[in-house]
Amino acid sequence: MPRPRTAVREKVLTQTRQRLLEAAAVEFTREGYAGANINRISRAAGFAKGTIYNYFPSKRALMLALIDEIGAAHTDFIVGQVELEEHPIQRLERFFSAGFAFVEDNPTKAPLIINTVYGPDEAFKQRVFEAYDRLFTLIIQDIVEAGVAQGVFRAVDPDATAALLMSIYLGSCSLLEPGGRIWVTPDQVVGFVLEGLRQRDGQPEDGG
Amino acid sequence: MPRPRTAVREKVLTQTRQRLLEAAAVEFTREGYAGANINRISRAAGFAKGTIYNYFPSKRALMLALIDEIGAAHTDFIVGQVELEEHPIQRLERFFSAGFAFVEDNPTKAPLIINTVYGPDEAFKQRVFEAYDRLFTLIIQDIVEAGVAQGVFRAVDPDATAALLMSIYLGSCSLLEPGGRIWVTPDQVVGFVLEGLRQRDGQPEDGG
Amino acid sequence: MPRPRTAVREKVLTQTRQRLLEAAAVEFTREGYAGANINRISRAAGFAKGTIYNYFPSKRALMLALIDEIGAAHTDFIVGQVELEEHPIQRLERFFSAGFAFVEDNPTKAPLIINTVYGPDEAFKQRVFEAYDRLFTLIIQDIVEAGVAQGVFRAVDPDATAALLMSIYLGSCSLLEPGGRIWVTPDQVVGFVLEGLRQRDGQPEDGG
Amino acid sequence: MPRPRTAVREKVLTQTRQRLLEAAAVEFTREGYAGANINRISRAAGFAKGTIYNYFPSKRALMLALIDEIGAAHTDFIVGQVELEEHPIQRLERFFSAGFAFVEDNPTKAPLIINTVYGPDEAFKQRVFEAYDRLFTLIIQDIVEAGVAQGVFRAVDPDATAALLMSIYLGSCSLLEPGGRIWVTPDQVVGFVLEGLRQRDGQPEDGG
DNA sequence: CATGAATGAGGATTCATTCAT
DNA sequence: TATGAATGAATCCTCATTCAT
Repeated sequence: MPRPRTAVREKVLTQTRQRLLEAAAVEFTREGYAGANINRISRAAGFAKGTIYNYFPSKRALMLALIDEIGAAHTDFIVGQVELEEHPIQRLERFFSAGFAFVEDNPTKAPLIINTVYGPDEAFKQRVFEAYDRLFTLIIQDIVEAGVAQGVFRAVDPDATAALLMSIYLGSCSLLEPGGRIWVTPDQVVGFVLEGLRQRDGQPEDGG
Repeated sequence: MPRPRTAVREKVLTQTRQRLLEAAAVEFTREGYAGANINRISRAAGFAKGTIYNYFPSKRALMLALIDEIGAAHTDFIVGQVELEEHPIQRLERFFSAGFAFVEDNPTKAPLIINTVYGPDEAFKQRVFEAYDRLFTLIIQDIVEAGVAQGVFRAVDPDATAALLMSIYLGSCSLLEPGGRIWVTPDQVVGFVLEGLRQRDGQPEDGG
Repeated sequence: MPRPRTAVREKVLTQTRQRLLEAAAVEFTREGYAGANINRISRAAGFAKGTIYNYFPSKRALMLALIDEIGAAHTDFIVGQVELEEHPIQRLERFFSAGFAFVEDNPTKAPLIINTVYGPDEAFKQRVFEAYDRLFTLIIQDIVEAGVAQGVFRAVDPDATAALLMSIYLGSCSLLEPGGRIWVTPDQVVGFVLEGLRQRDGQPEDGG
Repeated sequence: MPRPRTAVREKVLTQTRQRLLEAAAVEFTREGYAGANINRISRAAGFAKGTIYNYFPSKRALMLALIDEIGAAHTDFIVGQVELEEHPIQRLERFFSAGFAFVEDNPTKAPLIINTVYGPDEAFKQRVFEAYDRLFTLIIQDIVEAGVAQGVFRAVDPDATAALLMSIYLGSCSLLEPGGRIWVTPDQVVGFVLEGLRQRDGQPEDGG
């Protein structure tokens, strides 16, 4: 009969799980889901290959757990930063600056999400949308709708605009440093986006 | 000694190759490169599994050929459409409308490029950039720089802007119909982008 | 109904067959039977890959035909040279000198026979023995038995001695130039063998 | 973190490896390297097909390991036997008798070496020479050179003679039982060879 | 819980052979 | 007769997963 787990035991378990997830993020990012190697992940985390199956029932489950984990951290961070501001424009700036900061600080996690969103597996894609649901809600309600309501943004369609902002965000992230071209800086993106959203004079147009 | 190929024979060869490429686009798009199955491609094209190796020396070579083929068709089409216009704003509209039209008409080809650009394989990514080089040049020189020179666009950075336009284009394409959400229409994207680029009054700002 | 073949037609056929056999010898020698590539053979001979099947019904049949062809040429040459001599010792010298000459003049044919004799395929081995039957008979009857009868050789066992002579011959051939070691010259081999065979004084021993 | 391997575990590993090598020897001997089937080897050893790749990274590596293993065993055995004797002539007799005994006791291992030496793959051949280096040294120094120095052998060239002895040994081995002919016995070979080497009277000739 | 040997389905690739032209 | 596109069996190898220790 299993002894009650001590706090220490619990902590070791959590640490092991975390190390496995970190290693998985690196591997999945570098090789893609199909190309990733479960044994390599386990060994990179410092364990034998069987260990990973004590924590995740399959490669697929590991991937889903990783999406959840990254989505939660990513969303937590951006939401926390955005909520420090009140004004929609500053919230928008925070969205991008925090978003870029997260990407720079988590060089293996964010790309994995991007690969997944633009990748072939619909179930994974769906899971990403679920994991980023709070972030979508934030953008739609607390940035775009708020901005429109306060008259600082044009009367854009909130859902479509949120989608566009996310895709600009993801696109910008993935274009940070490809094969030698000159790419975008966060500031340029924010400037560009604000130009597209800002209400001017008195003529409200529509458009995404 | 090889007899000269007849025109008929030549045509059959080209057709077979084309059917294989079409089937490959479908498979690579649905499964991703690593998940794609070469034998399935050949059979889907109506041939035995060995046939594909009479046309492409390896799975990798097939993928590269496919990137080249799609890139050329995609670029040809958009460049041809854009060059029908003179004015930078109309060219920009053409870029997006032609771009979206191509995606809608080639539902397996464009997604493959997007997966590849955002995917893990650097060599494939590089090949995409090469295959789309003419398109980048067109955007930079014949749309953005021309627009800035004529004073219809703000004094944006041409390279960064081109990159941003491409990533908005790709992002929009891949968001056309994901898992049930309401997404962007081409018109919204064009409207949004034009808002971001258009020169107003007399205050030229910079920003991408 | 087939027209009677003209002499010209016949000659072209023979030439084609011969070129295919030459190319096959090169390929089989360089790659071994299992590793050899039928298409490569046909192309090396200057034909398309299908052509070879107009002359040989299978890869295996090609190999057997090649063994026959090489065996006949090899045997013809050595037998012809040996029969120029009368004395058993000089016949023995001729056997080795002609044998080595044939190997040097046919750098792809002789090694193929050696590979086959020491290789795994019993049917091929059997075919070699059949193709070299006349040569065995020559050694046994016209060299060893003759020498013993004339009292110039010890009373060795003819069959065993012939086998030993053949294996020394084949072994020597294959050791002509391996990976840098110093190897045997024909003269050394002949000298050695004669020492082993020659009758001395008056004490006849037996032994192969 | 890996636990220290227990002795039992270690032993199982070694046994499995050994069984795989045995099965590989049988298969490679019967089919030749190119014709051998890795899956068949693994199954013949009593394992699933994947198991062999836990021990050898490729078919080629398996072959090389097998050459090393056979070469070491073969050399150990013959060297051990030869060193029991002092006199060059008795050492020579031991070389052949031990050599033939090894071949008879290892009916799949020795033929594999012979196939390899006479086969098309230069890298394998090279590996054989490395694996038999100690045996060559033994023959050259402790048999031939010793015999010449003590005046019991003619003043032959040591390297060439060693090569010839090896090729006689290998040739004899492979001729033990072909397709029904009467072949050599070890005694006959030794007798023959000694006739070729022995110093007589006082007239030293040279020759291999 | 950690380990790693064993498993076997799956997939890329090769190539002897066929056959319509 | 020569051709070479098409075929598909065969094979090497990978790797997610299981399970006894």
